[in-house]
Amino acid sequence: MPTPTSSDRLNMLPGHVIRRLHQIAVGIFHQEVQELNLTPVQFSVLQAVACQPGIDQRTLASAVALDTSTTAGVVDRLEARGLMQRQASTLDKRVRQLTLTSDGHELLQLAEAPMLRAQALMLAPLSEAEQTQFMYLLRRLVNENNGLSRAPSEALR
Amino acid sequence: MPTPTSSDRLNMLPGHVIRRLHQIAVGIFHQEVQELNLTPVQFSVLQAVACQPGIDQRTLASAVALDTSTTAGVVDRLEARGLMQRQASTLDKRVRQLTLTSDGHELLQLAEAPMLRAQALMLAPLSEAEQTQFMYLLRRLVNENNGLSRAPSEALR
DNA sequence: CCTAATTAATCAGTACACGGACTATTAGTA
DNA sequence: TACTAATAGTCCGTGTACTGATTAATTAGG
Repeated sequence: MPTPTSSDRLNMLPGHVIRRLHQIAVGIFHQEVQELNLTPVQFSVLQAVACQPGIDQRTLASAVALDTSTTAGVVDRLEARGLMQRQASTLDKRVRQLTLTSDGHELLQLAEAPMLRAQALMLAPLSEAEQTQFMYLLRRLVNENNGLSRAPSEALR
Repeated sequence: MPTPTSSDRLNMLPGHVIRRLHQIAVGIFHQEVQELNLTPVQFSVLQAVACQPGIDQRTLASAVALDTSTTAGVVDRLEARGLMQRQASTLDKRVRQLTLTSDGHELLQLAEAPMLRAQALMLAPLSEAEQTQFMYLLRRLVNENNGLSRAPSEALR
């Protein structure tokens, strides 16, 4: 019986394996969506703003489960690329309302198909029944541990 | 029937939910290990070097599944804190061999218990049978998608 | 109505996480 | 033995991801 290597030991730890899977998920996303030059988080933000035009950054942050400062950075980059706009709200001068430009809408639409391919690839090693089971357990872990995250997601009203 | 919110839509995507779980895992780790001022990745690196003293950075990188440049940064910080040492190999002057200092060994030992508590907390929402099932599916996804990661882990000899 | 608490956003600082370029060294080959 | 290919490590640039502090605007309490 061989002695366990450091890798063996790390593979017993949920945290380590979860980090690995996240890493892989990002890699697959980039592989499928690369020509559009979009990251997974940028896609999520575009999607969320498309769903709720005029959304403020704080609400956006909790919708995609990001810190507000991280969100600011993501929005900066999307705005610099002309995919998104910040407009000062007239009702509350603290708030900057977000909308997609036509370029943003177009890119989001182009990204849809490769993004879905990436999602399918991530789970491809499992049978259909296993995929369902995995997603069920995954969602339960996220929902029931939500409060322990440093950027908890709030259910949107 | 209510229209799906952007959150609902994101929660259907494996990549998004995996990112959330990773986020939560890091949060729980910090919560349990905070007084030792160690990140999950720093713990993994300490652990791996403790298992294989004299390991070079390249082998270390693949053991913990990190990019070599990321590994360099992590080692920099651990070295600066006096937990770890780089020594130029006499056989191959390109190689820097890594070992833990006594402080490093001590901290690693202190981290063991809170780290295990963190791992248990992450899976706590699931029953024991479900935890086993989840870890099984998780490991299969990681192993069978390993090549698609941007920092694939190699089995150590 | 004015002060105090709250809130939206930003900024600085730290730490992963990657690709790509570069240097120094080693190993393989003609 | 020169020349070339491969390798270990570093550095630069970009992009998450968080904490904690700060600023400006709004709301709530007295």
